Amino acid sequence: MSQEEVILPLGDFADLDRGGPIPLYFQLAQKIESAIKDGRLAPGSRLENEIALGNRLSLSRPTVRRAIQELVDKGLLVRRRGVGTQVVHGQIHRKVELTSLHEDLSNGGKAPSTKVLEIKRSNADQKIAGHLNVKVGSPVLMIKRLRFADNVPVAILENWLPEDFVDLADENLASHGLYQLLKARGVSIKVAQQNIGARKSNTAESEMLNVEKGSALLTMERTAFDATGKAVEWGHHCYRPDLYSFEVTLVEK
Amino acid sequence: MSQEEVILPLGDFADLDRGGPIPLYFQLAQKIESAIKDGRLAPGSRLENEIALGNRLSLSRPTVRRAIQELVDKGLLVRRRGVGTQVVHGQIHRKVELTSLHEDLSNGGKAPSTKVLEIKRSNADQKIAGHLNVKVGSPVLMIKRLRFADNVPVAILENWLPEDFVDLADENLASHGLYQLLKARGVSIKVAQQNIGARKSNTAESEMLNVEKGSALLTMERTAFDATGKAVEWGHHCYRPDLYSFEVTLVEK
DNA sequence: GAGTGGTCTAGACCACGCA
DNA sequence: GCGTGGTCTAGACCACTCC
Repeated sequence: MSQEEVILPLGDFADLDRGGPIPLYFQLAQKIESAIKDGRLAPGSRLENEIALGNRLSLSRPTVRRAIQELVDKGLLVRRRGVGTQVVHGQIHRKVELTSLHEDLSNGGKAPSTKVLEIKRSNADQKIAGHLNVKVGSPVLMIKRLRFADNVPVAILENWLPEDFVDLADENLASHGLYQLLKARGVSIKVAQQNIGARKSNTAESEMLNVEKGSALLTMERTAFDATGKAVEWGHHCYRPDLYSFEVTLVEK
Repeated sequence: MSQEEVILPLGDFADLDRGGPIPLYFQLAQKIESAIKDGRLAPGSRLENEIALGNRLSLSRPTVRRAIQELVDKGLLVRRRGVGTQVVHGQIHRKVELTSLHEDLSNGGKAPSTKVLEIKRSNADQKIAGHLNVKVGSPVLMIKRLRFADNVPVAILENWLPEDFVDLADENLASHGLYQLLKARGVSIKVAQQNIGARKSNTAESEMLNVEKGSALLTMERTAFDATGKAVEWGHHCYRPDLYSFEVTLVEK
């Protein structure tokens, strides 16, 4: 048996909420995803084809396709023309998302907390102005924070925000993530460009992160853009690599 | 003028190759992308709406939507219901792709070369078997390479491949990337899960990478899957952080 | 040749943001 | 109220893979 056996996702895909606010393709994608995660769809098994699945659920083919495409984009499924759709082998990691460190830690079962080290209103120098796409000299807010997970220092976060946010209240920063605060002001991050690297820690960093001087740090630089495409945040962070790493899932298009 | 001006992508979008093998949505996406990159579509400017664009090019709306969605996924455009589609501010980095280090260096204008340090056929221990999703004791191939860019050592690469590839010829590895060799055998990587971290270098690594002992290294662990969802490669790499870093673009869905 | 996913059309209705 | 993107339908033809 060189061919993987064909397993059909049976039964309970029929209960779709057609009137509700949740898109049908999304509901279907969730159902298939949970079937994969709890083993009802085994790694390597083939899915029912798009048309049959659509007929069975009374969905049009584009809707079924879109549901499947979501999972292909997440790296859970693989499709081949003329062959079919299969579940990817190997245990599935959590998907890549645009999250802040604050959320990452919460989701990981750690209790995040934050100490605001510095918060300063100033004017953009050339570097900051370039990253935020604002004029040199325009007002910006600099925030420097130390992030803890279960009371252990994990990361030093330095962020700059443009003019619109220079009045961000520092007391909120201690209890909420930066992205949470921005969201509360109606700003949601849509796109972020990150660059991940490494370097040695200096004296100050070593003390703050409670590591030896000269130990390796994981670093990240990021520019984040809102729904209008404007840069709303630029920052560089450094992390204790024994406590934090970046997970990425890549999908060939 | 609080509102960004509306700029329409003019003229030269009309020359679509309808009979050819390149999908229409892809051709349109490329045209829009190049218009963004060379400045004909300014950052922050609004695109023509989907329907008008479709009419003008004699394309159906789903086709136009798909072209735009490609660019949204790449982080070049941002869409808002009820408002429109806008170009993201800020200079555009290259998109994230599933590439090997070999290609990365080539694309970056560096000349990649490789020294094969070790190549060994053995049997999977528990760790390797787990990563590759094969039985403990099944044949695997271990490859250890040193990768140079312009004759400067950049990375140490250690990879394990399952049974099907234990006969990979080592002479090819010196001149080609691993993914190139796999592709030549009809295996294309579709999904990869990576974990990026940092740590200090040990003595052997320091000598090979020509850095001080105990300096910071950027590390990456990866499992790669082919079109059938099978794991075809697991490896851990370490990079000189002054010569290499990871770029990632994240898009909120 | 049969079966699969890949692309494309031409409509429809809805939800949201804004004036 | 109007214009936008978001979702959905019901078809069609094609390209590729496998037998």
